[in-house]
Amino acid sequence: MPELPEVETIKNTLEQLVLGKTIELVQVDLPRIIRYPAVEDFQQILEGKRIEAIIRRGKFLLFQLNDNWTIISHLRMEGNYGLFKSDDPVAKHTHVIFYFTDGTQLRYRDTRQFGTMDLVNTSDVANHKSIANLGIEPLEANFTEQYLYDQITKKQKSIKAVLLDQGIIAGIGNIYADEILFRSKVSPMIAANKLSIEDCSNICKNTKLVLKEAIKVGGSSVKSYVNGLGKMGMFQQQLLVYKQNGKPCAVCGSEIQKTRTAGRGTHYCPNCQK
DNA sequence: ACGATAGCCTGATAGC
DNA sequence: TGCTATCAGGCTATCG
Repeated sequence: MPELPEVETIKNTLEQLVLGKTIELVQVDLPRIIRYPAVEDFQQILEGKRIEAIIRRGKFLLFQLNDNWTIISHLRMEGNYGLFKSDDPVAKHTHVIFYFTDGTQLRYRDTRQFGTMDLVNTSDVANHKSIANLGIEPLEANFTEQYLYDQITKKQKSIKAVLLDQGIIAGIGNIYADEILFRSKVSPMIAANKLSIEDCSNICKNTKLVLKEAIKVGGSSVKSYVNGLGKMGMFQQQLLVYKQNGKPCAVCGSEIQKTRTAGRGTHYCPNCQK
């Protein structure tokens, strides 16, 4: 499930693979992936366009092309990109293929078919609904304990729901939310407005720490995730609570519990996280 | 206005 | 063994 560290890793690998390449043709086998514009327009506009930059914003991947065009791509749960040669066998669940003029192909695979692509003018990206509503980047300097504290004072919902809210912080998903809260010794179920500024300080610090460390090792491969080069991440080895239910807590030895919070499977140590 | 929840979808796994 | 039910989760739409 690509979250910020996984999308960042995919961005970094794709930069090496497709920057500067020119699209000759786009094949779309599952039209629902292309949200906007109509598939035929999507294909026609992209013909002859060159990939000039790849940017990550939250969990979104932005392919910046010449002529003021940008593909806004969201991988959702299992979306993935890989560069292939023309005679490489096409993997199951490949839905979109970008054929480049040099004979290579960027293939988009997505088992669950939840991913989306929008083709919009680059100058309109910041105002695009899905991008405009995003909160701040957790690794930027403006994500501070004070920012978090200001946000949570107004919120009745759980701190876990706050961390998952892309309109507050962009990029955290279910895995890293659980890991951040464990390391911060904060219960995922606690109402956000009950937290102190010290709690916010811990959460802020651990958010940056966990995300940076995960990026360093190429993300977490819990299910299907691989980077643009087909390589798995390694952070799943450092997960202390996610999918660790039934196992002893690394800090106190109590049994890690699993429950449901904010509509998500939530893993925590009942002894360490109050 | 806000928070909670269903639905989208396939594959892995649990349960009978 | 083989079938069915459940779960996984990011986001949007819809409900209360």
